[in-house]
Amino acid sequence: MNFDAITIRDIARELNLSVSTVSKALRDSYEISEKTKKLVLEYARENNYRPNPMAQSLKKGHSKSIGIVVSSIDNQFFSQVINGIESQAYSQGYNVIITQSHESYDLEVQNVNHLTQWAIDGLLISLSTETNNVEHLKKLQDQGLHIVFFDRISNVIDTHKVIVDNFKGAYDATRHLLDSGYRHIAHITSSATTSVTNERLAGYQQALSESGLAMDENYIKYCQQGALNLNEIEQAVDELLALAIKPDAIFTAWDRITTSTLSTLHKLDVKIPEEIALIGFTNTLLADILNPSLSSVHQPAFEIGRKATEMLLSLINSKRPVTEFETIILPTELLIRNSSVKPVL
Amino acid sequence: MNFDAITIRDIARELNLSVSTVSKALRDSYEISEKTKKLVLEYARENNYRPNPMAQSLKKGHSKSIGIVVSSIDNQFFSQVINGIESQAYSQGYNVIITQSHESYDLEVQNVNHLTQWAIDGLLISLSTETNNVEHLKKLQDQGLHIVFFDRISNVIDTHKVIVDNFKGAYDATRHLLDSGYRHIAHITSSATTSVTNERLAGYQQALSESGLAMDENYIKYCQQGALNLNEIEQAVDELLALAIKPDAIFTAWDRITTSTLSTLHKLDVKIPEEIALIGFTNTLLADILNPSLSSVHQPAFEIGRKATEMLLSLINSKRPVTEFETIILPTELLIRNSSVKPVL
DNA sequence: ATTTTTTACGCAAACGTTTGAGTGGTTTAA
DNA sequence: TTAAACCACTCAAACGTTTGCGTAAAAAAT
Repeated sequence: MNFDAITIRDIARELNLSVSTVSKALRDSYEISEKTKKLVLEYARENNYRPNPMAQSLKKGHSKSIGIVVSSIDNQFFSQVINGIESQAYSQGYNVIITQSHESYDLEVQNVNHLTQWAIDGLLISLSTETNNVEHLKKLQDQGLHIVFFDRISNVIDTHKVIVDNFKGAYDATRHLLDSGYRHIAHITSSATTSVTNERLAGYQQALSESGLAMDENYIKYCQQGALNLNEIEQAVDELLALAIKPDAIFTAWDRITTSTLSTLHKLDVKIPEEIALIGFTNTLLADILNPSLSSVHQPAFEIGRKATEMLLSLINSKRPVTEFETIILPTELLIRNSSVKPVL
Repeated sequence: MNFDAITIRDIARELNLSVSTVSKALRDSYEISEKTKKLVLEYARENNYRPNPMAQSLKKGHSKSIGIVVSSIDNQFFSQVINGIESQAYSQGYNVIITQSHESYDLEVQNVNHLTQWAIDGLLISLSTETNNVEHLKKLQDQGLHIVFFDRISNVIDTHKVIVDNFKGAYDATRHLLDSGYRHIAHITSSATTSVTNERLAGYQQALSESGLAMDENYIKYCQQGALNLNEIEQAVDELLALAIKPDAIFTAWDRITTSTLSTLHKLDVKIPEEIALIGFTNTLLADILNPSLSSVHQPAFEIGRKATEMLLSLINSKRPVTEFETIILPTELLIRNSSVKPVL
């Protein structure tokens, strides 16, 4: 309930005005005299009147709030993105509703439905790994919902998108490993249905082939559940270690996969980087103090969130239907630490 | 906007019934015949009618949603708590709205106000470090808002609370350091206005005095902004290292302070645990793979969230006003890793 | 002095629900 | 056979706003 019980009706009664006069005074309508406006405003302030957002949304059909769907807030990348979203949204008077899909398609659908019912004015979403069908979003977009994708985007939906240069990020990381003398570079990534996975895979592949190395499918592990399931990562690492020619380096494509791989290597007592080097996408603030310090491809997460929100709000506030959409590609940053530097012999 | 445009009115028109009949049929009222109910339900399902939550909330005065205020979701402890909250809330048909105070009193007040305007049925809150006045919450409670505190609680508000045994957690950690032979144990904590700080401080102190050691205020550093400000931690560590008798161990009281301290010690090239041992409260999943692996006091974060939500929902669903409140104290877990084991000479 | 315009406000419908009170028609009891 | 009971449904007000339209009174124009 709204506990600050005073309504526009109370004000009207108290001031001997009609409800509509009060409403219009509050909204600074030209129909109302300055004197009355002053009177109403003052009374409202003194009794700290707050308009009921439910009633307003119901009436106006929009809510000044935007919905967010991410796989998990328990992930530095996404929580940083969310901070970027919040900063931009709040500055324009919008509030945000955060939901988690936990990498589940069903939960994603459920969250999106829930959000639209709560009359969000726009949606910011990074798809779950499980999602390979975006009909639920397409339908909503057709009905007029503004959507902006970030991170894990869909190619079949035409709208604004904010991503990083996944190809280059992956290329740089792989290049770095190659330049450091590693030759058997494995790749642990997530579901092949995800945009991010493919772009990073391509960057990895390009770096390899530029060095005249063929890509070996045995060296690539797809962990469908990605962040969720540690067992999956453990199995992937086990399989890699069981290969005839063990990899001498691993490039991991996702935040959670990177740290989980490090964990797993620890458990197996694999020396890093002596036995196996490691570099991966991650935004963890702890990269410097991991053992060993973790080389990483870092994404400008806050900026992603900020930018995506800026674009979403521009869609929402646009007078005329927008048909020209833009995909913003932000640069990643290669942060070389100890986990990928070949030990001096 | 609600994009699934069909309303109860549409159903009524289509089925030649009155709006109220449809509404009652949907809510399975005894006033409606089975035949009509079936008819309505079927039509509603086929055209996937979803009630407009705004309208429902407006009418019923409650929203089936609960608000959360934490300092930052970018903190494993809180994101784990939130997962616990979600699991319990969803299972009972409630949804959650997450907000961050970023350790700011003003933001906390703003978030709480915002949430209540959105007709939340209850509030789950962990106070910001800056907060030393809970009038804003007291007032809301008096007006009928159900509040459950967790983690950082207020003693002046009488309601359900869920915390861990902070005293024992701190005591255990300090005891462990003492048992390991450390004698000059420093303590880095947050604002002294916070419940958690004082309880942990007391545990630390108790362990020291049981070992016949006096507490030395020089060894205790209060970082007002706690998690927020890395500089503050760096300064605290600098000051500790500048003491005539340098500490040989540090016990850190908060999640973010713990990892920040480790970071700082790294930067200063302090060997852990050789020069200084470290143990602290933290729920990071990366404790095992930090350098060195980080001894920690671990909190059952998921369970805290689950339990707090359970209590909040019981308040919300209680027929009669509740006057007997309970404080649940969950145990912490001491996880000893390498950062606190005295190296064998 | 009359008409026109402007000003400042009120009325009432609408947003999508819920719910108590009312109402014909059928069944049951006397 | 009539009154009482019940059934299945409709009416209309309400939740707190917003907004197009209507309208007295005052001001301006003729």
